[in-house]
Amino acid sequence: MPARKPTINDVAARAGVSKSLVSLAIRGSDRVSDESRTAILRAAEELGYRPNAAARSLADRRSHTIGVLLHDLHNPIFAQVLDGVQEVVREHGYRTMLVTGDETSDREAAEIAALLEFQVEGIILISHDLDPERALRVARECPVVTVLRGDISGAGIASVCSADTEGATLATKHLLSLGHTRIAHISGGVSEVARAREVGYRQTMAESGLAGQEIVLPGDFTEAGGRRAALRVWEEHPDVTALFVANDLSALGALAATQGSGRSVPQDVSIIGYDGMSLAALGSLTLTTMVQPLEEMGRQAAGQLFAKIDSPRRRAQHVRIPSVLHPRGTTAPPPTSAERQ
Amino acid sequence: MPARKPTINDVAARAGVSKSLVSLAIRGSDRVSDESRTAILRAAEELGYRPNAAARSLADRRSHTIGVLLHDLHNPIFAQVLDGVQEVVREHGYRTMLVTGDETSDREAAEIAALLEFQVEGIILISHDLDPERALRVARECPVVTVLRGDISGAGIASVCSADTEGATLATKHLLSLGHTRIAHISGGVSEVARAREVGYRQTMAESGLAGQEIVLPGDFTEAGGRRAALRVWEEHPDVTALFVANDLSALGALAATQGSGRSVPQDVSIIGYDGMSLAALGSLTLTTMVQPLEEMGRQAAGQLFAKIDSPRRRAQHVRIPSVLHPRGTTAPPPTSAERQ
DNA sequence: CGTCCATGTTGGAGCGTTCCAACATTCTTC
DNA sequence: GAAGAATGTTGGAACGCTCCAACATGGACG
Repeated sequence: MPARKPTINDVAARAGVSKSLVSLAIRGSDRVSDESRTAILRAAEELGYRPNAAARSLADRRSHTIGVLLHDLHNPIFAQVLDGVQEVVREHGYRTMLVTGDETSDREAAEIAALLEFQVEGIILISHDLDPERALRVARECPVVTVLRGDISGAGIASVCSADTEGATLATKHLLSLGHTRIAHISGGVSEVARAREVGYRQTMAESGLAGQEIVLPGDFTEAGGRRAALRVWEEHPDVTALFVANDLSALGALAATQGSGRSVPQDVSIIGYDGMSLAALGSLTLTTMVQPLEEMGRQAAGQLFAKIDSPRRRAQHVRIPSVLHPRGTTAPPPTSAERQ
Repeated sequence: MPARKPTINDVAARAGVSKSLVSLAIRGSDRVSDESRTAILRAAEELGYRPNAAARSLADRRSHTIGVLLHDLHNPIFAQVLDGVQEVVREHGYRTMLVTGDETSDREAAEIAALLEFQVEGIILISHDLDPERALRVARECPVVTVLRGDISGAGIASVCSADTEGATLATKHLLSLGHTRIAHISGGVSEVARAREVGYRQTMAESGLAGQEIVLPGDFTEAGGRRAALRVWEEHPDVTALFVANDLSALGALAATQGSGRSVPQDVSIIGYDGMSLAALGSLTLTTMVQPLEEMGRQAAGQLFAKIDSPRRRAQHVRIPSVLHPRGTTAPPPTSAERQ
């Protein structure tokens, strides 16, 4: 007794009808008589029949699947975006195929290639590390929308991201308005998002009469990177009173390192992050940060994608969503010189 | 000019060979002459050919894919397990198909059904919420391994999980050894894992002469749940000096609520969690917790799965891995009665 | 009472691959 | 120099499904 999986033909034979009718019944067509339908569904149930998705998408030439690349599963903000994406994708009767590109750009390219081989009908990149050329090649094969990375402009790639420069400006101004002047920035590296946030910081410092006093330490958007960069700040610039960190995950690292160096937050040092990572709102010190509406961004991205799928000639849109300052427990006025003693 | 995707036949025509030879060349067979290979690969490149995974897995009757269900993307510990899983899956030349079952058991069942329709060759459940009956039905269709949930025993479902009762015992003993006696437990609900951790707590209390003094508040493994439960503790049992929380995510919630109630940690209240979530090691107060080797557990689970795939008659193994106490910043001796005043 | 229509139902072609048996061609070996 | 082995190459049959044109059947209608 071979344990071969039952096919549509087995169901047809058992129900005493043709495979075509089984196909219709399984998919819930209304042009099947009640009698046949019952017989077919019972036969399918008894045999433990399960449609073969590969055969189906081959015959159908549609996979009903959207590919989603998550840049890094360890940063929980991507999960928040994904929630929004999934919601819309399901509404449209599609399913998602998830893939992670942890770390390397080559790995991401390979995972995207896999998605394309699966004939996904669209791809959402929840952040990514692809060079524009590769991304554009992908976009020629199927609709692509990026979230949280909007740098590949001009081409057929839509994007939904935050107004990073403006957000960084607000963050810096928040620190300035509290009275800080010795403000350092821990950057996120050289990606477009990181650059935009850095620019917001630099511009605001310059416009506030602090030109030449910018301090930028390279980071990489990870907690460990934030920790390292903060340690360097306290070594090289011990008189800094405020840190604007490029993202929340790094800010948590910087927070730990700062407290580890004997400074207390926010009495001695203020720290502000960027992202709106829900876990950072938690804990003893809730991180002051620039909050992005992550789920909503996911929903919009998926919406864009389906719009593109429905009318392929449509122009790619680039949506920028403002981030909102959420002052929480890690920012306060700087210590007075008396206190600093 | 229809934008139909090029197939193996198009490549064959362009390279002037048969489709069979293209098939061989694409898959890197060594029985293709260098001359043919070069011509074929060039033709493929020029046409932008991409093998169709659906057709491939249909013809091959193998998908080379392992399905992975992530119970909840928001708890970062699952990402840590996934890292281990991916590592081994890739070593075996397979790919993973990720799926999340956020919240409901029905959704999980639906996602698993989708995996089976894709003909995945095995399934790894990184935690799950299935009732045993459903899980067993799945296991009859393809090899299944569960991680962080080992309750479906007896059947063909292998598991890799932590020794929860023993770990909970160690956690409770840690608090006892610091001098605490008024110790409350915030549970994780009624799942097997939650039960096992609760049992460890109850047994240890009883064995330490504190029978009848157990305090258990229901939680649900989420941060919000931990927060709510902690609030109830401080309302109903203000003289408690230590909390053993069923998992780290909830412990972070409980920590926030505790500090919000005006108590300081660990001076007034000690808190210990369970899991080894890397983010909880971060921040101002690093959470004392029972650490599980999450990546290693992922690797072992994938290893078990491939063992089962290679020899289907093999008995399902149930691996229990001990958790290790990591005393960090949230536990300390209880305040003396003088201090409490 | 023949015609038309609506309602169910069917077999065959096709989706893009892989596998297999069979076939050329060239290289060894005695 | 014939037999056999090694090396490349090929067309056709699957894989399990969906689509389509065509076909029964049984009323409704003039």
